[in-house]
Amino acid sequence: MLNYSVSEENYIKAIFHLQQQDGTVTTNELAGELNTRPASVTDMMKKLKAKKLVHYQPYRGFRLSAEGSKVALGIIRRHRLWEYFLAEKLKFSWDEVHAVAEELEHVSSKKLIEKLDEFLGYPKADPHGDPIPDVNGKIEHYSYQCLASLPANKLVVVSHVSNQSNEILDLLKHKKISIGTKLEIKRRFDFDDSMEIKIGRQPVFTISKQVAENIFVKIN
Amino acid sequence: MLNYSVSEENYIKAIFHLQQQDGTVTTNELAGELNTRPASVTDMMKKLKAKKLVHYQPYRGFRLSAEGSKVALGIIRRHRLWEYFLAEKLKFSWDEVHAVAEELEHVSSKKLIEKLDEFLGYPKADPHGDPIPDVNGKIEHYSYQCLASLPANKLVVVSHVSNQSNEILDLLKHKKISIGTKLEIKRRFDFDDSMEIKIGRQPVFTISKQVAENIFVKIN
DNA sequence: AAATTATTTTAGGCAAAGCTAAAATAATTT
DNA sequence: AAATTATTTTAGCTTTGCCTAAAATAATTT
Ligand SMILES: [Mn+2]
Ligand SMILES: [Mn+2]
Ligand SMILES: [Mn+2]
Ligand SMILES: [Mn+2]
Repeated sequence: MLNYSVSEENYIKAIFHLQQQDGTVTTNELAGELNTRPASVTDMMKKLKAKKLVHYQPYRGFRLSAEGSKVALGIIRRHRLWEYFLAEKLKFSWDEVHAVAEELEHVSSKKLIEKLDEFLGYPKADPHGDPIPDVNGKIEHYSYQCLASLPANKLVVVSHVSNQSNEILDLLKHKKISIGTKLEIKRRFDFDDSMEIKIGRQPVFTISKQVAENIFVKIN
Repeated sequence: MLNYSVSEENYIKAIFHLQQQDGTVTTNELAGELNTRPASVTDMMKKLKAKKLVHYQPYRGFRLSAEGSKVALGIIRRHRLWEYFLAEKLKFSWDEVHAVAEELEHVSSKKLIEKLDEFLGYPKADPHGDPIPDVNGKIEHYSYQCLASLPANKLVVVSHVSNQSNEILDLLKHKKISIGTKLEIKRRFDFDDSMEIKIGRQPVFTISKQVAENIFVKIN
């Protein structure tokens, strides 16, 4: 497998994430995502097309080729393994891991990543609950349910948080909710869709609709 | 403290190492060290001079400024901490750590390095026995003695190996010599300056002059 | 002290990755 | 169906870091 520049890798990864939603990605979308200019995106798409990493016809948008997806999954694997390392071993807080992993993901030693994976005990998910692709780029897609969509009297395990901002981290930290936390939905209020939640034997507390919409859970 | 490009950092670090011996570094020396062309070195020296990281007068060679040395020690700190991590935690062999650390050293998060240092237990030396600068760039200079220069009947501890090639690693691994190994010099032969060495209760074995010249030890 | 050789610098270019402004194309209104 | 607006691409320029070949300077021989 060839080696790609930091810039190429950042583009490839961004396309991968954007096309999860939309299927096909537009020039403006990608420029927005990467804080760059549409003209720069067009330049890079020509290059990635020449390298057969994207399918691209002028004005028609683009998506990763099979090869491009494989490359993307490699980058995502590195990113998430480093995030796990930073959180688990170096005790970085949840919102700090991403920026550093954004740099570490580009260190291109196959052996490094395999040894790191082994050292970490082959973790399945990063600190945000996102699954870590295996050596072959295979990724497990769990079907999580959004906490906001569940009725009262359910016992669930927090598995993923879709918003990764400082602000939600701050709130979740305060409420002592993190990946793996077991929650019990005690009540739902139709007025504002807020819910009352219990963790273990601790007193019940309330979370808003906005929070519940960002928490994804496995039902126990 | 400002941020420097990967290229700038590689130049700064190379100058630091070269000037340890010579005091002042020449264009050709640095080009040789970095596998680049003299013309490229001149270009970079102009830039580093403009940034006040080197003292440089055309045709007169160059050396790091105080600020340049501080930057260099920061890079060396990162490099050696990563080498320690790779060897100690990921079980990389001695000759593999350098290449990977050469990339990792450029990841520029202050917090990452301080947390890593803490996680590793504030190691004093990298796997090759080279001292790791502290947060302030302070580096301990031990006065090691070259094994080749010592008489018979000395008990010593291997502290540094000056040659970091695959070949010497292979030999030392086979002879079970590594940093921290306690050696006893049993005999020296004037004919070829080879020496007979004992490790613990294992049988005596011989090392050549060339090997002994690359091993540096503390006398016990 | 010249002449020769070695080293270093300058001049001029190239590729990667970004930018702005203008042109081309597509999508949406009227 | 035009006209207008939005999106995308092209053209042309910039910076960084590298290169080769030629010119300048320094060091060494003769
Ligand atoms: Mn990145
Ligand atoms: Mn993540
Ligand atoms: Mn390096
Ligand atoms: Mn080392």
